[in-house]
Amino acid sequence: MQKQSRRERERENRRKEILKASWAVFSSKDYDSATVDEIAEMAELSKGTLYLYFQNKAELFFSTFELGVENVFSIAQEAIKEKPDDPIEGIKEIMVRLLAFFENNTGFFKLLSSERAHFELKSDGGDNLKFKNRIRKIVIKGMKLIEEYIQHGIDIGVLKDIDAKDIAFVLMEVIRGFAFAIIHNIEELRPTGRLENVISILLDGIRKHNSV
Amino acid sequence: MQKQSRRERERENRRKEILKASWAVFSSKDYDSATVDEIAEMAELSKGTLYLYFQNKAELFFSTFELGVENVFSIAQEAIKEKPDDPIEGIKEIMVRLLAFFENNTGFFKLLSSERAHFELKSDGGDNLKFKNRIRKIVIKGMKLIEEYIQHGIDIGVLKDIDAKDIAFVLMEVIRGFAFAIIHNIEELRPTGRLENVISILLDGIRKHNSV
Amino acid sequence: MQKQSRRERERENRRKEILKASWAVFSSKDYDSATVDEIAEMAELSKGTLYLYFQNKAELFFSTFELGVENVFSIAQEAIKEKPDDPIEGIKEIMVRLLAFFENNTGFFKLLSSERAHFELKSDGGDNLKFKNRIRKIVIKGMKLIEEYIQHGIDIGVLKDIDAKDIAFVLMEVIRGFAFAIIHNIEELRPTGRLENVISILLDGIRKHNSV
Amino acid sequence: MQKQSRRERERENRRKEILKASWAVFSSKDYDSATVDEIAEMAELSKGTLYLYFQNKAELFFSTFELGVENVFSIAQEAIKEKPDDPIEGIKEIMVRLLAFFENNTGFFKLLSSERAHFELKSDGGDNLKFKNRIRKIVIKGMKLIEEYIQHGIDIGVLKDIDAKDIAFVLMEVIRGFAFAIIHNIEELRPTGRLENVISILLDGIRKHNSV
DNA sequence: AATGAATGAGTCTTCATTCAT
DNA sequence: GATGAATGAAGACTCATTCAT
Repeated sequence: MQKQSRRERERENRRKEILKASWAVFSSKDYDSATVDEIAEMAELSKGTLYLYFQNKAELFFSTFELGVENVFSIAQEAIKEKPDDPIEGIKEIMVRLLAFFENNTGFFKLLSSERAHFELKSDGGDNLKFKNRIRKIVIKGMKLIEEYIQHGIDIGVLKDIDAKDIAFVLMEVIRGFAFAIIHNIEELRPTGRLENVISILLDGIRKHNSV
Repeated sequence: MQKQSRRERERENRRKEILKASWAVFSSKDYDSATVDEIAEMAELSKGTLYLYFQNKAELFFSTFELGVENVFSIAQEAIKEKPDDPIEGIKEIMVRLLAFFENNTGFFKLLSSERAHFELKSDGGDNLKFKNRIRKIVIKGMKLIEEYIQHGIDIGVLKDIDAKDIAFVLMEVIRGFAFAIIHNIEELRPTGRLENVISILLDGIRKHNSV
Repeated sequence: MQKQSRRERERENRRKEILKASWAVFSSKDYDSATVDEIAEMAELSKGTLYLYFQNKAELFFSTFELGVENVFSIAQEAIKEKPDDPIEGIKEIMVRLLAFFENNTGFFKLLSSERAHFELKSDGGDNLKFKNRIRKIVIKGMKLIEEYIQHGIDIGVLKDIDAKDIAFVLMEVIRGFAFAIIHNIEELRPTGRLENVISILLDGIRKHNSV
Repeated sequence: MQKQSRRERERENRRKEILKASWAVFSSKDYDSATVDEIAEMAELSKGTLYLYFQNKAELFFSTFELGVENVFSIAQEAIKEKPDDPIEGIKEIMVRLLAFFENNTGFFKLLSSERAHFELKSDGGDNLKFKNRIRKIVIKGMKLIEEYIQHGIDIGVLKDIDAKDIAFVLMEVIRGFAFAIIHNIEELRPTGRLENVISILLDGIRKHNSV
């Protein structure tokens, strides 16, 4: 048993090495443009070996993607842990950290943005579906985490009593959009770059209340 | 002149027919998964004929994409025209109309979401770059339109005095995100579906002002 | 009849215009790389019109080729006419003139050198064969002309009594080879460039040494 | 090391097998008419495999061509070795052997004759250029060999003191032309077929007449 | 367990030729 | 006679996956 356990650990390590290479490659190009050869070369392994750890290119892709999604939510989780009872500051913290992560992993961000990534890859009803469901679960779990944090903010009277799921959703979309603008760096489209503006829009809205 | 004019009109019509087929195909699958053969078949033309109207698959793709982007902004423009001096209602109108458009063109929405679509397709520095710039211009022009509308709202004292570009940006991202959630119809992730909630978040923010 | 004759003349002129364009195009690229479109464009005619004058690309090619071969032999003929009774000088003249022609028409020379040109183009036993036979006749007639000139030289005791056909043959091959070397201008392979050397090799081989 | 050596040997053998098929196909038709599929079929390998050994069709072609050129010169070299100090007989030997080679490889001879083969194939400035330079070097080296042999003949007083490069050049051209005539077997154009005549033309041109 | 040689299906693109106007 | 839009066959090349060693 001890021996098998060591074998498993080795197998796990090898898998991680491959995923690292896979991350690098899929972050640098399309799913179709990326080749298994390239990943094998980057992992300093033969192509055949990759197939001992992943059944095919799609699993390689989804596992990489999964890893990234896990990262995203664990970053959010850390931010939350730091400000468990101050959702306003906690939300700011989530935004700042995730934007930093995306800026440091622009390739992965593009991957994440890609429609293909989002549950579209040839839904052959077969294995892809299995992979997608795995990712779906991670996303759901992650979103629930944020939702609960928002709900806590509502409960303690810091946030407005709007459906927490809707708020969580808008929060993540705004982050995603902001990262997109920064990363693609389109001068004319880019928000002013002041994260504060975006945060303030989210927190206080855009409508002017004359009566206040 | 009359004759040439007819020929030109015919050419233009043919082009539109092809674009229609192209729209249908690219809306149903990836750039790489879509084949020129399929587009030709759908257009009920021979493959060779397509190449008389578009220099290659990439131009076919970008022209289709361009068309869609133009549609998006012209829809926004119409909404604005309807409520020139009531930005609050106008913004709601933009959201409602664009969401309807995306729901009726889910394929195109996916296309639009895809990162590849956004300026990434193998930047060969050659023709692709040319196409991208064409699209970039359309997007910039469209965003400016919305920005000016927002600015007008600020000027007449209906909207808060936050940078208009930032507001326009958040607005579009929220719409994009909302459409995404609806279209992918992920039960657990989907916002409650009440557009009002999202609109209200955008308009009034999520922070509760106790003092009010 | 008069009218038809004019029509025929016009047709002939048009044919020549096309052949001129064809010459230019086939001189600048391979048979396969050259396109009918390109010839049509150069002739400032529509593609369809070309097919009214030549049944297909092959005929276009062979007719062009034929024209060139005729030129080659008519140049030789002119040289001969100038020195009817001095084959030594006449041979020099042929060499000088042909080399000049090839240097001024390097494209055509390459065409001529090409194996395809030499009776190889997909001997489909059909029309190509017909074209080839037309060219073959021209070549035979041209070579006979030179042969007779050589024979005359033998008869008047200026040239050695070797089979005139063999001499004519070697003469033309040496010219061809020399032109090749000049045109491809390969420093290390190029003969010294002194035509005199080559001429002297040839002549001293065929000139009768009376004193011996 | 032993193992790697075996692998390398196997690779080399496979390459040779492919080249053999390539030789057969390119000898039977144009560059453009020949298809990679056909070569693969003849080699009894899949198309993909060919691409493991040659980067593209052009390399396949040039490598085949290169092989043939090497053959030509190694045949000349053998002839020279046999008669190191008798250039007259040596030259005859070269002629006889090369003509035999060409008659046994008429397809390759046509290939060799083709202008395209000679440095013309779409000079894309890229890889083709590289291939061409490789061939150029072989030709230059081969010609130098013959040139030196001729020079030796001059030095020992058997051949006239004409530039050795010019003589070597004429020699090869005459062989080429003779082979051409034989292979294309054009009754009316064919030299009498008596090699002796051609040899004598050449020799009496270059043989020093001591008595004169 | 690891390798990497071999496979062959899949797709864009070109272009000679035709024919309705 | 002239046009040029339409056709569709043909071919180079790529790459995920397998399997004998």
